[in-house]
Amino acid sequence: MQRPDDAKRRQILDTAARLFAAKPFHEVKLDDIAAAAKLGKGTIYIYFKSKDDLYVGLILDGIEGLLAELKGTVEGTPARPGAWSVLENIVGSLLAFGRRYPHLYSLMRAGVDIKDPRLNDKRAEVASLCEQAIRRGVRAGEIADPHPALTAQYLLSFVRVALLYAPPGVSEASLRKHILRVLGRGIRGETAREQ
Amino acid sequence: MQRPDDAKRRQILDTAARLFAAKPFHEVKLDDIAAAAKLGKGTIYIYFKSKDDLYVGLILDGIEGLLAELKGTVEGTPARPGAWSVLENIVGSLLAFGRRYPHLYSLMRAGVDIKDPRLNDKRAEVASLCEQAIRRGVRAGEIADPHPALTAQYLLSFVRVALLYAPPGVSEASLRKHILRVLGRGIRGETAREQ
Amino acid sequence: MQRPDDAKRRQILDTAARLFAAKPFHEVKLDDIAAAAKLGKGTIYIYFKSKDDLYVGLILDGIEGLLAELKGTVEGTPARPGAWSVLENIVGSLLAFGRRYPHLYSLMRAGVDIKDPRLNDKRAEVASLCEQAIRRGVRAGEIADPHPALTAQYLLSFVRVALLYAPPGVSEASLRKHILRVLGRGIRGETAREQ
Amino acid sequence: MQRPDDAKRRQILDTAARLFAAKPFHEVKLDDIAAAAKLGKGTIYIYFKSKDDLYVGLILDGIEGLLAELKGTVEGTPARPGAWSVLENIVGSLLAFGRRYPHLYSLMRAGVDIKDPRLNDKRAEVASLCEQAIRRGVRAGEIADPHPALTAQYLLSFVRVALLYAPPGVSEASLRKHILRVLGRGIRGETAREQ
DNA sequence: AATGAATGAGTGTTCATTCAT
DNA sequence: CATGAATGAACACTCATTCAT
Repeated sequence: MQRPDDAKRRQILDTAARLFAAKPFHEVKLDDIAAAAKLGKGTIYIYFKSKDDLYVGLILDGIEGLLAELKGTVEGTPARPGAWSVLENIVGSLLAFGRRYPHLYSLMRAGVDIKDPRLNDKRAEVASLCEQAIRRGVRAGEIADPHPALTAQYLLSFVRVALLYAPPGVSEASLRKHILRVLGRGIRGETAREQ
Repeated sequence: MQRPDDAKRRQILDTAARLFAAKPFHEVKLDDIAAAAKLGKGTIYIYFKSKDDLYVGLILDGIEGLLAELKGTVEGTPARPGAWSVLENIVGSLLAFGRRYPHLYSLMRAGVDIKDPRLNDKRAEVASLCEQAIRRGVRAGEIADPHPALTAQYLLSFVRVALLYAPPGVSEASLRKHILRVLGRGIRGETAREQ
Repeated sequence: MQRPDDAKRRQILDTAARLFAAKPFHEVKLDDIAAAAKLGKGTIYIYFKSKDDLYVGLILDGIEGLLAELKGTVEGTPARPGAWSVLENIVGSLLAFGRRYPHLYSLMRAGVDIKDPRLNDKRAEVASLCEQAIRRGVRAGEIADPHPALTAQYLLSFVRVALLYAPPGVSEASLRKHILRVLGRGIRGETAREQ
Repeated sequence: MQRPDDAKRRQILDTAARLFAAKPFHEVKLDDIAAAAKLGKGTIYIYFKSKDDLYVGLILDGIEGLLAELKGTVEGTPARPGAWSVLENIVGSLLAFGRRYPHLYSLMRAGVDIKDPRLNDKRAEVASLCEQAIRRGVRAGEIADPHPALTAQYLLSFVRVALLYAPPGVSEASLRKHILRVLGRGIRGETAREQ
């Protein structure tokens, strides 16, 4: 609880996140949000310029949180064990974040709906962070990848796919292992031994 | 002005595909489609029950085309060279299809929007086809993958991401090579040699 | 079966009568009529200028039939027994007609919907016929009524009400008796003895 | 622009009554009502769920008003002068109400259109009130009527017809007299004396 | 004459946004 | 600041009518 201002803003943001996660943008009415947040409809317009703005704010908020976590992960990983372990931690963070805020993670994918430049910037920042990690490995001779930018996007999308399509029971650790495995050595080769 | 179905249905479908690719569903007005197709608005309602139905029909049509192409690819691949070459051809087909009908390919991704069961069924069929190809490789000892279903989804998203994020100049062949490379042996390991 | 022309016209009229009796004007679609009549929609426009025209033609047809029957009744009633027996026969004819073509009778009431002058003319003719019968009785000293025109309308509406509200089992003869009783001597007075 | 319901609802209802009286349901556009009521079109949807609902509400309102008036009349009539004077007062009330709200009175007639159960219930209530009055007279030996329910409907239609077909100049009192005369002693018999 | 595919004006309804209180 | 009643532009869908075949 911060200034009443900020508390109310959070309240709106949280409610909206919940609703936008359940239904697509155009099926969530402002009346719904106001009612669910137990606020007057007009109040929302005090904190957000428009429905679009609320939506963008929501995702921006999410990405910023993810970005902060991700930066922490990257910086917190000792340089020694090599670039690969950074990627391992990134995938772990992405998965953890996606599990914690499932709607946010799926909401922040490049959608066709809202095209706010701020969104694209932040999304690019996340992708760039992954890309840098890959490039570091390439420079260290630890990773071989002719298109790190593209691979960074693969990575992000793997996480999304894993969150979306993994059977309910599968553990986060298991998903992480699978993504890193495919990303790390591909699926071609000797018979599977693990898992 | 005579026999129904045939050409007119295609005309509507094609026009709608073009418009839905450019703008999200709710920004495409039926008047737009009718005008672009040079047809009366009512005519569309002869061929489709509703705007939603048109949209679903559109994607369904796309997936069915892809499915047919994919089946042809799989069946047309000689068993000899092994399972991997089937996957190679699948990726090639997906990419070719995605390049030819970019809107269709992106439209058919699992979205939150349309909840027509036929869509999910068809999508599942495509994924299943990929999954089977992977499983065949696993049985042959040629491929090692503990989660073929998940990997099949990665495969699909590989192509989507490649289409979406590849710099404009990159050739289809080059994308195919990159995808297959990552899928095949991952990015960890010796220094890149090609491209 | 007359000329093929006329047969088809009848076919349309009969089908329309059936449908318009079941639903109000605006809920009966021309497609329905065409389908029910097993004719092309365009064919209806060969025989009728518009939907309104069909509707008016329908009711006009009905009223004309009723009018013919009514005239026959009036002329067929010997002058001797007096004016009251003419009224008795008129009510009998109206009830019989209403029972035979229930939709037509209710359709021909002064509705708010279509205001074709031909309709009003015919309706006025029917009312006038009743009015004349009353006036004849007044002249003969057999009937006492300061407003024969109004009473004629009461009579017509009594028949409509009787058709609409009588419990299903009640016989036509019984309805006729009741209407004539109320109209003839009112309901004030000694205890009822009959029926 | 503040508290809802009250005045605004009435304002809409009154405007709608006026318009629906002038044209049939399907020729009255919601835009017309909104414009005539000097309200935004959306405002109407705050107070009524749909155009149909407004229409039904309108008639329901009317019938309820009539019902209240009628009950007052019946209860306010001293038992002494007998049942007939109750009927006299009922006819007077119906005529007065019909004259004051001509559209309402004609709107509430049993039509084929609206099939809201509430409407039929209320209509039945009005009819039942008349029927009871007749039955009371029958029990008192003051009235002779084998079908009070049907006669009650005649009563209602008397008033409707009188309102619809009476020449413009005729006074309410004169209509009342005529109706009661016909209802009371019928038109058969001695020469007219009055009017 | 007969048909039914094509048409598009017309309309009920929704919902983001505003603003008087 | 907070509210929620008021607003009206926007839009999907219908259906009487036309007209090419």
